[in-house]
Amino acid sequence: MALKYSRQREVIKDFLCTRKDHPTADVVYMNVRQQYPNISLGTVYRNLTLLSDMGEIMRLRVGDGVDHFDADTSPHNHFVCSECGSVIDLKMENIDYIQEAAGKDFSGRIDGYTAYFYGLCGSCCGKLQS
Amino acid sequence: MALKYSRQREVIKDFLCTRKDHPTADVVYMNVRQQYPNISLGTVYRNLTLLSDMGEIMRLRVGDGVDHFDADTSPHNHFVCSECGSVIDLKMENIDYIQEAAGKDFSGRIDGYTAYFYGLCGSCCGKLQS
DNA sequence: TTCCTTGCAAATCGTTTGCATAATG
DNA sequence: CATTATGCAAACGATTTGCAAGGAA
Repeated sequence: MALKYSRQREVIKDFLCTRKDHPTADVVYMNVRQQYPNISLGTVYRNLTLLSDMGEIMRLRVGDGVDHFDADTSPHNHFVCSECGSVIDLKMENIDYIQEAAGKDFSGRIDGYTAYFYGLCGSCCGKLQS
Repeated sequence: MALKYSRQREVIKDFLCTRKDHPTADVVYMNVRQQYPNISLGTVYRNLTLLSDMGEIMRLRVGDGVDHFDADTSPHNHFVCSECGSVIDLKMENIDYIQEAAGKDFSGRIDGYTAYFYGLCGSCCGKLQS
């Protein structure tokens, strides 16, 4: 299963790199179709899966039932707005220590973790001042 | 929308209380059907949703695409085995401090978080000694 | 020419929902 | 009696997959 070049994959990756709002597969599809009208949704899914398996992008399961994708693979955490659903990067101190904490009284091997924070984003917070 | 008693709901809740392995809706259905053969999958889903909305149980979206349910609503974290998929309670120190950390440089309001740890469970860890 | 990738459509999977009937308060 | 809950089956939304045709090495 040697990897071959594909224009579609390149366009998908490029699009994802321009966005920092963690789009879903469908949003990727809608946008990529503007530069590449014939692309199919299946191809988008296949390449998003391929890219995340290769570690070039990240798949985020934030708990809203839809996968989000992130071209920024550097370690960072995410916030999900309970009101508007937007997924936002958090600038915060490193919390990798929680992985140590989890491993202390555990018989298996802990390789990683995901932490998602919930609440109201800045914009929704303002609108809800009733 | 006043809540009325339902035998089915009671049986579902009772079953969930006997398990500490965080079963999926389907597993709940399979098991509850042994005591209550006519129950439907839809009813199981409806009641699991109802119970978790009431805060009597927790819905866990561990990232495997299937919802898991937990009768233990006390704050604790979970581990998911990448090999066998089992979901295990973690006995670890409180890490709520990460919520403070996340809020420090954030303009919205953070109400909570979920943290899932990944790796190999004790059992799979042993089996994979190649 | 080999075999990876695509487009398309059909299939799958978990979950939700509409509706007529049954059970609760 | 008013209203909520059920069983059943159909509907749904996100994602995956089979297949024949197209494109890269």
